[in-house]
Amino acid sequence: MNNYTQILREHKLKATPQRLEIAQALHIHGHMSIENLYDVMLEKFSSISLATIYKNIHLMLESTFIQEVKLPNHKSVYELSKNSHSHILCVKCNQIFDIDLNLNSVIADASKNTDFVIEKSDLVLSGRCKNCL
Amino acid sequence: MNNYTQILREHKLKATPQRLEIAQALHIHGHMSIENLYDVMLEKFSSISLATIYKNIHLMLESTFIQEVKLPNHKSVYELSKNSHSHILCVKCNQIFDIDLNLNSVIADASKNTDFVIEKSDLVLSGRCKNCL
DNA sequence: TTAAATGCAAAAAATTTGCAGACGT
DNA sequence: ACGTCTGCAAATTTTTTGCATTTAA
Repeated sequence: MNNYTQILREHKLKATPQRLEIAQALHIHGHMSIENLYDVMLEKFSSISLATIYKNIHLMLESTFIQEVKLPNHKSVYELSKNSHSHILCVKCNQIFDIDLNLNSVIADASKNTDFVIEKSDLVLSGRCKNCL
Repeated sequence: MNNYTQILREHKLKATPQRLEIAQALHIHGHMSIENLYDVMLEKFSSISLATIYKNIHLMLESTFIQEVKLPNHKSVYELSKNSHSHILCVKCNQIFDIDLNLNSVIADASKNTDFVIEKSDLVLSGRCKNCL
C-alpha cells in the first residue's frame, strides 16, 4: 500500500488503480488539465474513459482530495490539495508555480471594508518567468 | 449617441444595438454569466442568438472592452473593464462585489521570490457577507 | 458602398448520465 | 458479498462555425 492508497481512503475514496494514477500524475506534474490528465492516463490505461476522469475529478474535488485552479486564458487545472497557497503563471511558457504569499493584511483589509467573514482566497499572479524574459 | 457607443468605437467595435445592450446590462448588473446575459438580452431582442452573445463576448474580451472573472464553484462572469481590482464573493447568496485592495507588497514579495515580472493579479476572496452571517 | 454583425442551423467540443460487468474492501 | 467503480454508449450542455441577410458607418 503506497502513499496515496491511504490518503484516498481517508477521503472516503476507494483506491482504484485509476485513482492512484491520477494522484501520481498530479504529484509529478503538479497542475494538470482534464485533457492533459487524460493523455497521461491513456499511457497506463489504454482503455480508460474520459467519463472515468470526469467522475473521479468530481469525487476528488468533493472530498477535497484535489483542488481546482482557475487560470486566466486557460482551462482549469487540478492539483493535489495542499496548504493554502497562491499561484503564479508565466504567460509566455504557461508554466504554473505554487507560491506562498502572506495575504493576511490584504484579507484583514478586505474584511474591514466589506464586513465579510472571509473563508478563502484565490490568487493568481500572471507575468513572465525568469527564463522567458 | 450615448455613453457606450463612443467607448465601443474606441475599442474598434461597431456600436450595434445588441452590443449597446450588453454594455448596458453589464453596467446595471455588474457581473453576468453568459446565460444570465442571454436571458436579459432576450427581453430586448426576442430573436437574439446565443451565437451573437458568444461572438460579442469574444470580441469584447479581445478588445478589452470587458473582462472575464473566474470564480470558484461558479461559471465565469463578465464585467465592463475598469481599473484593476479584486473580487469578493459571498458563498451563501452568491453576490459578487468589486473591491480595491492594495496588493503592492504581495506582488513585490512574489516578484522577489520568483524573479517573475508580474503583469497582473487575479484575486477572488470568498466568504460570507454581512447579510448572510 | 462595404466591411462587419446578426441570426439561424448545423457542427463540434465538453461534460454528464445510465447501465452492465468488474473490482476494492 | 456489497456497494462502489469502470468503461462504454448515448444524451446533454456548451461553444463554435458557416452562411445568407442585414446593418453601421
